[in-house]
Amino acid sequence: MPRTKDGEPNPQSAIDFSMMEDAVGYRLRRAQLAVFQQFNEAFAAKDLRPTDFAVLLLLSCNQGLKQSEVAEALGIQRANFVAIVDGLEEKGLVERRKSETDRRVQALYTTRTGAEYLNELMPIWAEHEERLIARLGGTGERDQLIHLLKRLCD
Amino acid sequence: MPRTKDGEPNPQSAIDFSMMEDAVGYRLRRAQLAVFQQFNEAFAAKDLRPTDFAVLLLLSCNQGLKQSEVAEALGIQRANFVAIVDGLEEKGLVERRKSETDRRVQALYTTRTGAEYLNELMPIWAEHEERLIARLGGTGERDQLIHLLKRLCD
DNA sequence: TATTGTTATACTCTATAACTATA
DNA sequence: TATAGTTATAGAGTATAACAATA
Repeated sequence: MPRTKDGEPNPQSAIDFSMMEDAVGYRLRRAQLAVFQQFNEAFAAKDLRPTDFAVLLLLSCNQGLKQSEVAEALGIQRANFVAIVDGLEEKGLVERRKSETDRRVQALYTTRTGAEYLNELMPIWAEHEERLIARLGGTGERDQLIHLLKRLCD
Repeated sequence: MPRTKDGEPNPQSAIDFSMMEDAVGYRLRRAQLAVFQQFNEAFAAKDLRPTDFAVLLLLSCNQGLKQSEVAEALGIQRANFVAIVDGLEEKGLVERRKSETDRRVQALYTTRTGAEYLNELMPIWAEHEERLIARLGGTGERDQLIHLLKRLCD
């Protein structure tokens, strides 16, 4: 027997959640999961993860960055970044070119296909951000949130 | 040859990060990782993960909750929650008791040891939250952040 | 010697299906 | 039939060490 017909919490045994409610870390995690899920739903037809999108976006404004520079900028360890670039390269969206001046480094570029693909992605992303802004209550609230989140990272 | 002597970004080839800077999802993820890392550093001596702490905290105010109720409240699938309770039970912090009225359910309780352990954890947690409040600029900013994060989750 | 990219590996977290015992 | 807990398993994500090529 379900507690209520549609699975809502039963008020008779409501959980005291007051401690967790305002825990910064807990709230951050729940919000991040919700936003990433919304991102994945918006990009479902595009078969692209948040990280893939971030790499494309970053490279589009910074052609020729070192592989390790992109990894560090996104907070990904260089060992784990290899497979991400592999995937983007297999899709033809990104290209590795050995640097002429330092044969150790792989310089990364978006391909023509990658640039066109990003052009298709941008309106989806803009709409995604607009939906978040609407939830937050407006661009002022969004700016406030970004400001506070940056403070947590130093 | 490193780009600068202490690994700081080289201004000559500074990355244009303007796109990512204010992406809500990206900022949320970086902030969440930073806060969880700080949590883990604060609790390093206690060998306790954020989730373990949340379970203890939740049970301390809600003795006898069903295992699946705790899992759902914390956004963890019941299948994955089994190992978490196993760990807490092996440490003697939490106890499973089969419900008398419904033999299917495991009611969860903090043990005496668990309650005492939580008493030791609370000041560490309070200090952790205080550090976050300081970073944010005060309790007003913390409340503002929590308010905005809740909106993102509905 | 130090750095870049790479491979291998292990560990955590998460998602899904299927089983059991109860209802 | 449906639910609570469990098991097994596969897929991500993450962390570390070591290696080859190059500086």
